[in-house]
Amino acid sequence: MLTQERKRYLLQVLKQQGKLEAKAVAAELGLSDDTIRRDLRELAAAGMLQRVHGGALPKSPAEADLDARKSIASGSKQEIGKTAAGLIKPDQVVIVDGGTTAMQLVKNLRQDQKNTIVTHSPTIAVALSPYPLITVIMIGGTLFRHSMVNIGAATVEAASHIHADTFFMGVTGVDVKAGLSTGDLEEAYVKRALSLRAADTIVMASSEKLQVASPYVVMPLEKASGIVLEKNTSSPFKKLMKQSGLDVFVGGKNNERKGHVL
Amino acid sequence: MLTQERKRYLLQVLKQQGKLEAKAVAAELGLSDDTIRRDLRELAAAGMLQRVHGGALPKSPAEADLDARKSIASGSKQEIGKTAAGLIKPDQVVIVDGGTTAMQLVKNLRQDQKNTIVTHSPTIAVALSPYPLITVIMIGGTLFRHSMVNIGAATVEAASHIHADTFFMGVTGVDVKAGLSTGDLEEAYVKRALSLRAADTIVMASSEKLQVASPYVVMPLEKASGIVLEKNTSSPFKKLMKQSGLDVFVGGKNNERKGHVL
DNA sequence: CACGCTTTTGCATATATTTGCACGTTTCTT
DNA sequence: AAGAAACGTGCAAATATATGCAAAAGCGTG
Repeated sequence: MLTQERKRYLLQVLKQQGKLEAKAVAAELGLSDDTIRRDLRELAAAGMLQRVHGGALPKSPAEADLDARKSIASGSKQEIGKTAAGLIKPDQVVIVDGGTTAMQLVKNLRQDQKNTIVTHSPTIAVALSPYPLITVIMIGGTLFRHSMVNIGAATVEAASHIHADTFFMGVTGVDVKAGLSTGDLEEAYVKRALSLRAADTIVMASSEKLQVASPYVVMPLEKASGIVLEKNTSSPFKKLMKQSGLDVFVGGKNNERKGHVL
Repeated sequence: MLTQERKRYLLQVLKQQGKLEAKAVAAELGLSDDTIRRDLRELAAAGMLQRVHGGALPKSPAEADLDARKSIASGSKQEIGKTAAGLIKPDQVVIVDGGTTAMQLVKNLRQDQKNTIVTHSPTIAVALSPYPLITVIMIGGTLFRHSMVNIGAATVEAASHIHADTFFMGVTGVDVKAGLSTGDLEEAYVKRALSLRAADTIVMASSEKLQVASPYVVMPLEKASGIVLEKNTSSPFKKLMKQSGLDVFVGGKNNERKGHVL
């Protein structure tokens, strides 16, 4: 690979991803870290990018073509949201939980996606409004500000009238012993109720949620059908999930569901 | 994640959310609190934000793009919203319709206002979330994008379990002969249902809605208890309203309700 | 093709930065 | 006033960086 070609590639990565990690690119191109660092140093001297410890960033934040709102999410949640969105098949009826990870799922839907999405989060409902082919059904209740979801008896009751294919659930704790857990009792009830209304429940969990037990248990791990994880989740943990009977989905791969009917 | 990238992220959070809690961000990014605190300290030293105990705030309050939308509203709707908000008494349970005028009502609530607000609009629910003392109850249903309100049988059914003091209703047509009307049949049903669940129904109508008949009738004028109008509405029209038995409220005046029990 | 020259690349070493933790202090809450 | 939470500082381990150097590859000239 030519040096100049490589430099152009670096700038392209920067524009496309909004950031660049020297070590990762070096590994990707099969070169030493030093070489990439040298390139970055030179590009920075030429004013083409801003050199930072560990890699580089666009000279001005605005220069990334990323949707500003998308980039506000930590890369990990964005990755999980994208993977989860990819699991939704045309014309399915899915329930989408509240929370930032679920929000990333919404942001990663395709404009031409045709589905019915049920949610008990007004924030998610508002975020869904730009997608013309998606029918949005809201479940009411008492608004719980902390997570911006509706909770309470009314929510559980309203959910009982729904039958969905998949429930995409966010939790704050995923642990083999403690199961799936969250920080609020009412929220746990609602998540459980929603899970019962869907043929499959798929958990979305970024790394900081793993092997953590929150105060209120939603359900044991085995009750879920699958889990979406970050690509770089440790293999032992992925294995644990599989041993609990869950399908494991990570970004990048071709995620064909097997073992469960969608 | 790169250090500088994280700092940009912190600033972005601050701009978008108007505040930042160190601990919450640390958990979200899977880093120690110390690291975030260090970042905030450095950003504060660089004058990029204001450090406060527990997190950070934008350097100048104006820098949050929060209230940006408030100023977009036409003066007339803002005026009507303010007048309507002033009619809400402490601890009342009120139903708030969807739409831009209702949004102005929300924006004009006081931070220390203590009420229960019922709404079938996810947009309104989200807008209400910054008011700590307001209990928000959402009525679910199928999202009708055009007005960002939930409609359909589920909405009407859920409404039937509510008893409120006042319903603040938006309509697209107010006419003595045609009554109160709107542009969508389902929306009309919902408005009617909500009206029946409140002791009083107060209509919010900016000048362009007056003496206009929209396709679907919500109810005759006399069924409403009051109407909020712009200050400079023609006196004959105000008189017509009074003759139909409605209390007329306009901005600036001391709006004491009389003739109807709140 | 041989030769010297330049460029590029990877390595070794020394230096700098980042990060999490421990500990004592300050600030908030009740 | 007491307890909890957040804070700053110093420190050590991990990581990233700059620099000098040498090997390898590319280049032009004769």
